[in-house]
Amino acid sequence: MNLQNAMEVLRKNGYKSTGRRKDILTFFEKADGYRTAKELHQFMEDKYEGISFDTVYRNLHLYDEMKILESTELNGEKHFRMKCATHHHHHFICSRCGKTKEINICPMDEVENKLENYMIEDHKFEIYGLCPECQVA
Amino acid sequence: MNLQNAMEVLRKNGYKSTGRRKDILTFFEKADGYRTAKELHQFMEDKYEGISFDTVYRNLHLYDEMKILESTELNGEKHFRMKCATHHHHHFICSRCGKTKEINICPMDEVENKLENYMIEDHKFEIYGLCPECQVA
DNA sequence: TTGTAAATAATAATCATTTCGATTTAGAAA
DNA sequence: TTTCTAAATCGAAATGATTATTATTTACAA
Repeated sequence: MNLQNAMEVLRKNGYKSTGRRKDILTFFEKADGYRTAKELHQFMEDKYEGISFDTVYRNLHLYDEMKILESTELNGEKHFRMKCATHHHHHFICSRCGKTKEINICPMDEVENKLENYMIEDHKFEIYGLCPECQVA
Repeated sequence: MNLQNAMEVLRKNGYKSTGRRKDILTFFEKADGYRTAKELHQFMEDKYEGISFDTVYRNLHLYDEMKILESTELNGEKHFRMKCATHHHHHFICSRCGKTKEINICPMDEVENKLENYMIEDHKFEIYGLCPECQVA
């Protein structure tokens, strides 16, 4: 997902294009990994002094619903990153810097036939630890 | 894990045995699935009127560290359950009632050799949805 | 039985997140 | 271009889970 596509998705769903919306996406395009609402808010403060939490959280949730962003819980705080545009996969997530590495194994194929009568709505497979850079730092 | 073993673990690590500690474990022994701090607090209120949040949270964390309980994040709230005593496995978790079903597939074996130079500290594989009972309810 | 470190109570504080009425703005329609 | 209106944002306070603090109580070793 990139800024162009994302704004297109918004437009098609009747949402307006604002400077704040674009800049939030710019932040995540550059971010390379999972980021918190607080980090985004700080970034936005540079350009939009006094930007409200309402705006930050409202748009984060909007993007999450629209599948423009994906989110996970890290240390009791929600983290967001640009949604991977490619095929379904999972991530190693560095618990220090939030950067991710794609993991192309999904255990769900094997699992599904073990869960007859269960309604599967979602699944999460994440690996946590330190990326090579953060081990030396 | 059961009450007996758990109190033994505590004792060996120099923690004291109190009525509250035992009753917290009793709650989770009966619980059959993931429960929140709030649910535990309400249960404890019956016997210990005015029990403090401090006591509830302190012991939940203690049990989590001691691997007497295991925890996960559900709907932005931490949930706890008695640690499975058996071999390593994962869970289907009902997002309505918190009950779990054991899943004996772990993708980590295949994954590890794809993450050379990464320090793996933890992983999570969870499946969410509705259990058979909650689909009709 | 006593001494003491651990455990608990009774708040208050913190932190992320949510909410809401008032105001501003993007973009469609005139 | 101008006007209109729903959507977006602001400003600020509320909420809800969790953590911290100080005084008091208690388990249990000596």
